Amino acid sequence: MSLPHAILTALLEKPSSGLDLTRRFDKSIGYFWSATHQQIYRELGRLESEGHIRALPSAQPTRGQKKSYEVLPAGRAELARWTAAAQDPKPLRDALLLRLRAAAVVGTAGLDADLSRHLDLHRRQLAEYEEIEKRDFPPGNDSAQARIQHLVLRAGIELETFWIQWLTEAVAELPTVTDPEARTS
Amino acid sequence: MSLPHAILTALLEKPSSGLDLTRRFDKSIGYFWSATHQQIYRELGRLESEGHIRALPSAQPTRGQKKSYEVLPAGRAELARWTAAAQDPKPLRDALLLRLRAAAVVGTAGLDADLSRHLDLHRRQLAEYEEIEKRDFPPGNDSAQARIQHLVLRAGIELETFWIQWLTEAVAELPTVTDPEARTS
DNA sequence: CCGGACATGTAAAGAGTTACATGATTCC
DNA sequence: GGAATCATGTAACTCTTTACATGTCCGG
Repeated sequence: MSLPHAILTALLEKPSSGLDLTRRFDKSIGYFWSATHQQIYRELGRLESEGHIRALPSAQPTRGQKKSYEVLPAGRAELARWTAAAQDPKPLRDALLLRLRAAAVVGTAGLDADLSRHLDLHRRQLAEYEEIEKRDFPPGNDSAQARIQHLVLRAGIELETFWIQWLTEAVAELPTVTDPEARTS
Repeated sequence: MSLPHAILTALLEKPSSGLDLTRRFDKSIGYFWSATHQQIYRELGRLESEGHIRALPSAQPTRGQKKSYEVLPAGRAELARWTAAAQDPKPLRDALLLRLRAAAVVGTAGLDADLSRHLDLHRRQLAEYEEIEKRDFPPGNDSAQARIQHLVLRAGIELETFWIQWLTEAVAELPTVTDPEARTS
């Protein structure tokens, strides 16, 4: 139930068309809630029919024509409601940890290469976040909005930092492991 | 595409019935790949029809009767293939971060209570993990399997530690923020 | 006027969630 | 023999992903 609220947030920050939103979901909002253009168009249709957003009157409604949306008061109220409502955290779901657990049973052959690849990807992501931090959050600006947004970005930075550290450890530890295949089968 | 492999891993560790698996997915494997009993039964049916697992011959096949499964060589091979195959990490998806971003636009009213609640939940989870670590990974045991399993558990511990630290910071920072509602609307 | 980029959409399949249904066993 | 519990399963729905379809605009 988060995608509509992600879109409302994005539209409040700046009224946009479907494609604009898609591009913004490739970065920014997408760093912690990704969505494809198919999801976005469908959700825009729903939000409009519910009276949470409306198309800006300027554009024509035909296909292939750009159509921008803005948030209506009802949409803003719904977003505020959702933001304040209690929600349980979702349990962790990570395929890499699962693969490691599987590797403990069927052997680690081939896994280390992908661990190294993930390590590299996380290093790139961290570099990107740090670039953004340097650009958008120079010391001194501590408006309310900037502080919250910086807090969110720091979560991303610290999570990537964790993965880099953990994967480094994992890569160092894995190759020395003897393949259990020989013993268990 | 991870659930069948989670089940294969669990069954290799120990042949089980659907309900046994459901219980094990409430802890252990479920700490990083959760599943409900409905998903598990459906997937057991699929895995059996594909020849990856089979019901242990002992039990009768009627409804309400316990039925245990074991992994066949084809299932083990499939699991080994999947474990070694390259997979891209899934982008972060976290509703709490999204809510914070929304709060930067519509105001933080009500959010701090839920942040505190999450903080408490993560503290409990960390305590549970540390209990497991103390019980299952006493210093000295460094078999191949134990080292990999410990590595996975440490990921959980460090992730919870991160959230506790970050949420503590967030809770400390939020209440001092002025509500943007007054300015932006 | 045609090919490519831009822009909005539809269709179908896969994965996960929620609610409900049914049979067997056990305990009183 | 009735209620509670154990155990397996169905059905319907939502969310996400992948592939495809259609229309517009612009440069050559």
